[in-house]
Amino acid sequence: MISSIKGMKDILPAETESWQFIENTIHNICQQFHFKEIRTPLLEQTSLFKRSIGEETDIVSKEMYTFFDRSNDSITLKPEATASIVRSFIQNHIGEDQPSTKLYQISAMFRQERPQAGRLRQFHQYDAEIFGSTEPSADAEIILLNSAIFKNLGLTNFKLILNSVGCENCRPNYRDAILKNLTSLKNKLTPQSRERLEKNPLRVLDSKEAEDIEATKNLPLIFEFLCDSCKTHFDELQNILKSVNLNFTINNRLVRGLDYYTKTAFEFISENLGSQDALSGGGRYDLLVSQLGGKKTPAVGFAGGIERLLMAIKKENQNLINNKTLKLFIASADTSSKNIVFQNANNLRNAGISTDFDLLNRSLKSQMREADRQNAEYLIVIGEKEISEEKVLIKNMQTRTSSLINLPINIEEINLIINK
RNA sequence: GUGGCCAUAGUUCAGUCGGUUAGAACGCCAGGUUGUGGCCCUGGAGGUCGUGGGUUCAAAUCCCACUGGUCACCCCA
Repeated sequence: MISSIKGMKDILPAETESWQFIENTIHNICQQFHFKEIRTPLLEQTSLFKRSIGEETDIVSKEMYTFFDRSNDSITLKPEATASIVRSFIQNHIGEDQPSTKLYQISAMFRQERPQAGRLRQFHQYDAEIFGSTEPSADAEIILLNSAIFKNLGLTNFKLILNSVGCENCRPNYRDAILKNLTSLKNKLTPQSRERLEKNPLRVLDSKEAEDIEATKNLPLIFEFLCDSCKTHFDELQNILKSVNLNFTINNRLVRGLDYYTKTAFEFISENLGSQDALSGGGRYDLLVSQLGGKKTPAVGFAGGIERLLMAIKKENQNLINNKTLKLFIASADTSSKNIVFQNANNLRNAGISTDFDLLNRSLKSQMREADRQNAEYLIVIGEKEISEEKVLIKNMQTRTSSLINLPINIEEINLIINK
């Protein structure tokens, strides 16, 4: 038997209604916030991700699906959305005819990690980006869009964690200070953190190992090093969030795993997700557009995981998602009526009424059971008698009451019954 | 990449001090007097017990390897 690739799951009919519900909600809320959808390819040149996410990050160094195509070009399945959107933003001159641009996307992503609860190798993210604004209100809008999506999905159990990671002016100073401190503490760190010290010292702060937390507890905080511009930006962002009553906590150790962030970094976490508790994350990346060859353009964005949303929704309220029902099932009482059933079903479907009938030449009893199993709201049985009398009973499966209508079925007449 | 747990019907599982034709529930199919579902009753189909090897007169059961799943670490969405 050929099975799916490890960490890549089929989304089966029983689940697709939930997916559609989540996707529709994201589209609706993004529209309310006036973001426009952008769709970029799943495959990009490998160098795009190396240059944006950072060569030393875990994502690039050990998780990307990278291979050579038949022209011997190195290509990669996108492990995150922002790089592709920035590439498209530059390539298509999206920022040239307007000072600021708001974009969103829903797409599959790929990372070759060991699968576990809430983590797959093909997973799905929704994300949004604002280009062109240095204002804290842009950061706030991204965060509020995120929380609006959660709220409209019925989620209540989520928390916002905020930090500022500084900018090109103040972060180097902080980095030097951390580096100096950590080097003297080197012996107390875990091997992983020692390795990280060389490549990206700030990430040592993010370690969850007890040893590292103990060793680093007295390190200077980023806030002591933020320049005036970063400090003001962070304060204003907090004020905006407070003014709309969005609660948050500040965690000065929040350092995200992608190298391109500047100033604001944030995560939304849920207590219902077990080990993989991040619902979404993002921040400001004022340098990335120019790093990738575009004009210097400030930007802020976030990405969230759809699988994790689904888990969180199920944990909080499994009745949230309604099943779509079948309006009408038409059974045939004898084989000679099959064609009439087919014709009438076809007319009803063309009129927008969801209709089904038997494809297996089964007994009437079996067809009835099928109608019941499919949760059909209404039932019609057509046989020789109905055809000759040009009348047919339509039965409400729940109330078990019937009414007589004309055959062939008249759309206006049946609509009077089924739209009550 | 590292570790824990698991692998028997479509599904959830029982069955292990080794011993006849491997079971249950749910689901599926068909009937229950000739054309009306759900409940109920009766019957039926469906499994080389994850794969390969070993021990034994005898293996779903014991041993080894592999594969797959799952959870956790790491990291992240």
